[in-house]
Amino acid sequence: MIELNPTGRLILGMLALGLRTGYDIKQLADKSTRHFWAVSYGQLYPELRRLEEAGLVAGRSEPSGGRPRQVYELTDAGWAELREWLEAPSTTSWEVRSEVLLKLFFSDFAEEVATREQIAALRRRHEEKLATLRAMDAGAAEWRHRGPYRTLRFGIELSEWVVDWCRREELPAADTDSEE
Amino acid sequence: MIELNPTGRLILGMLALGLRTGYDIKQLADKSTRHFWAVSYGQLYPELRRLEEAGLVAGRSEPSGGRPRQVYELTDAGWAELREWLEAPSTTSWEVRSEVLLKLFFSDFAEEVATREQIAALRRRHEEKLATLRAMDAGAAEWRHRGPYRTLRFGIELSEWVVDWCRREELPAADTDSEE
DNA sequence: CAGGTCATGTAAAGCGTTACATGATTTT
DNA sequence: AAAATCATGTAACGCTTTACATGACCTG
Repeated sequence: MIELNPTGRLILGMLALGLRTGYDIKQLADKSTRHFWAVSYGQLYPELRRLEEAGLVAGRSEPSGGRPRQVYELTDAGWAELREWLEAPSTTSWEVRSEVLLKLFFSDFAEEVATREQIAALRRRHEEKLATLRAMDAGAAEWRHRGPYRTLRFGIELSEWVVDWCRREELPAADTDSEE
Repeated sequence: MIELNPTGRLILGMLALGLRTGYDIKQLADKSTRHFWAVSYGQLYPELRRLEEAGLVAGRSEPSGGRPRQVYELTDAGWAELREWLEAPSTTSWEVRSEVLLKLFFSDFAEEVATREQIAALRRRHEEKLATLRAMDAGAAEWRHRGPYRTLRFGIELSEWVVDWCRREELPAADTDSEE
């Protein structure tokens, strides 16, 4: 029994979805889980070997032409481990990290225009993200798995919310004398 | 000119808000910025000294009784650095990290009940968070600074959105034959 | 006088990104 | 023939958390 780290669990899940190589996992992760869980090669390849040592995945060499390639699949122990993780209560909540919010927190010390521009830039980035996600949504009808679709919908709806919030904040501050 | 890291900038901002010791900064950060930018002592104290070496903050010993204490304040260079950062365009976007979403992504391989429970737990954690944030909101009328209030509102509204999303996802999946 | 708060700090480990390096195959 | 893609990997660095350590002061 080894202690699995988050990236290790992501790998198990990806293999369950039918992906076979480190490269494949990275490709899909960059399109999908990146929005709530990123991976890099520097983590991926060493972790695949750790998982193999632990007997959770089995790899074999399957070169495509003269190009070396390692394909992996879950072992029974790997499936069990994945399921156990998926069904265990999550201890860690949901974490947001945002430099823009930090700047907003300290915005009393900046020009108002500059702060408004920070928020506008955040909105624009989320509008771009929304466009990407919606493009994926259009092709999602034929997806075999429901999980990825649910997180995609989450991403879309959250981004919409963020864009709305930015729009509201970009308005000049309304006088608050009708309040209270 | 040293390269500032995020924690260093958080410290500059906190000193601008009038906080004086590492301990004070940690206390406030744990109540406020924690939701989008956390700090730990392991980063805080070494970074305060780095900032002092760089001439951005000035510290002096001011023991309270026999208890040693270092109080810091921003230098002119520190104020300039803070302002420059606040007004520079943010490169990094906003990042969400969520183990629950990762589990949802792979939820095709778990019992439906287990997944529903993950979401319910996420909702409960956010309901608790909401209660805390709303308690702060109640006392916010007398706050001197507007920035912290804006991020507090952000936190409240986002948490409300997350709770709503969880509620919707907790409902049994509706038949989708009216769609398309 | 016990427990909590004020206050500062360090060492080690964990996690992750970045940058670099390599080379074959496929597409244009 | 060049550019893009497939494919694998490592080393160094940076950030953050965790765990530990210490001790004075204040409150009930």
